[in-house]
Amino acid sequence: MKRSLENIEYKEGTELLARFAKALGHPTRIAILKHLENQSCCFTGDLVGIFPLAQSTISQHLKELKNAGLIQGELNPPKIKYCINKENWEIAKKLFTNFFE
Amino acid sequence: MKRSLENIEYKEGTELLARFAKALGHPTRIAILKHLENQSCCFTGDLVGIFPLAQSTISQHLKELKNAGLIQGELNPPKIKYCINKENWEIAKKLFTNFFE
DNA sequence: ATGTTATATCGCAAATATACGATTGATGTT
DNA sequence: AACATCAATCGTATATTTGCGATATAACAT
Repeated sequence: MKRSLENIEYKEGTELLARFAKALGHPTRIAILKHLENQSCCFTGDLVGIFPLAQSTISQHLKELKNAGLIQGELNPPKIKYCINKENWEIAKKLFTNFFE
Repeated sequence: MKRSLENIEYKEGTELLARFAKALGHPTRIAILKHLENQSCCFTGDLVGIFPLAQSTISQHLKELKNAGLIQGELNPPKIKYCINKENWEIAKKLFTNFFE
């Protein structure tokens, strides 16, 4: 992405909302989050079984959701249990709710 | 984006939500929409004045918002007046609200 | 120590996204 | 008709995303 001479400054809420939205901007990631909302938690392996995607691809989607702060991983050896990050989930919820008024 | 042999089928709401989210996944587009919410409507030129981005870049962002159905353009020669697409805005609002419970 | 299991990361290819300047197109004015 | 104005599109460069298979890592079991 080519950028202007310097990065544009947006309000903090704008940047944050865009970051959350970007993480939600792929149907697989929406589906993963919906699954997590139902199940409350799940393992990477569960998702690999659900979606016709390679394990590495699922792992990458989980990484992005984690980077955006929407989920968090708990060690549960030898598996890793992923759950919604409730704190940030609330923040995202508020930002979107506010945005749509 | 390389794809599996065939495209994955998601529920309609999932695809739609992802499409809206993707459109919201850039701070400039969030800022444009916020501006439209305040002003109710505006011209491309107004935005070119507000953001330190080329006219063509703004136009491209508007195109994406239009493709996602979030805004619509009215002819108002020689300008084009952009407004929120209220019908789809409501749909997006409901999808996001539902998603976050 | 070796093996098993579950997940993450690497390296690659292809597709998309972001940005720009230049050009085109559409409309109204002289 | 010629010109001015505004916005869209084209062509291009670069960055990021998406996907895969292969490999690495981490933890437990044998």
